[in-house]
Amino acid sequence: MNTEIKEILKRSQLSVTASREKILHLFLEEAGALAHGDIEKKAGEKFDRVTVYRTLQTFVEKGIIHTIPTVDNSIRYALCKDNCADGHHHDHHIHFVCSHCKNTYCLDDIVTPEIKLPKGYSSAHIEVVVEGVCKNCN
Amino acid sequence: MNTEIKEILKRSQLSVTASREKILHLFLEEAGALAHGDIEKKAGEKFDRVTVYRTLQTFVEKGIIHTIPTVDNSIRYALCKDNCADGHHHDHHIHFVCSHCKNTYCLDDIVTPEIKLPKGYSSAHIEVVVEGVCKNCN
DNA sequence: TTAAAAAAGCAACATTGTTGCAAAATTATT
DNA sequence: AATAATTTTGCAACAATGTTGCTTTTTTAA
Repeated sequence: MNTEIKEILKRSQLSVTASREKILHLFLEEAGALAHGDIEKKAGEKFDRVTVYRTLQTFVEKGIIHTIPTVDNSIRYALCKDNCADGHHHDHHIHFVCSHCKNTYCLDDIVTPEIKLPKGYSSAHIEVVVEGVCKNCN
Repeated sequence: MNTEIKEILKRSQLSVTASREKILHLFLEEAGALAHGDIEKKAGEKFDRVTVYRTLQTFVEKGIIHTIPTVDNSIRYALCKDNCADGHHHDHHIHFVCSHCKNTYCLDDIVTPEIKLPKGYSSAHIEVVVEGVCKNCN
């Protein structure tokens, strides 16, 4: 399969396997974020559910993908644009959920704003999720 | 039980039942947000799981509580400070998740910032979740 | 090519959430 | 205050989602 994919895996010190290649490929060709279920469907039911779970977990740990908070109960994953150090995602972009097409996008160029917290609170990380209508649906 | 609780329920045109009183009571005495599981435990296993699910759903619809997005896969609920119209939550505060005590708080006085979106995107709602260390743990 | 290490697949299980329906409780009506 | 109508509860059964241990297979290193 694609050489780029193999390189991403090797750079993260992961052995190159069919499922990892396939799943990473799905993220690379997909503009939006993917939930576990999406991946199972798109992968063409080749892989065991457990393998998908473990692969996603590994990718998050290695900083290849990151999770996106949602109001409904589905974890969504998207590619990290820059390489994140193992487990330390230094992405500070915001996320956009389209209420029409239901896709979730990373808006990589929009940086999370600073938030003034009340006294006594210290901030380590800020997540911003904007809901609305996306470019394609507008 | 408490008269305030009965009034909140009646104001929302809900019949007053033991489970609704109990669950609403839990929210009123709890500073932070509650997940479905928390409620089942704190309620003293008196109520059926299904009843808890349905009660939470009803409370959200009636604008008594609102959901909070999380990075992990747990929906959390918190009281709406002002009365929200049925299904239309007009809260614009941010949420704070303490990485130490794991509690989630509504910071009612901190309003969500404006976000400049790329061309073609329109925003309907903004969610901000800050992760850090809270007042009590600092 | 072979040995060691890592990952995949399988089975079984745990948790979480949903639906339909009968029994019980609440509310509205007389 | 008693009854009828409505709503809610609890139960059972099910569906979806996520987890764990272990064996087989694949990948990597020697």
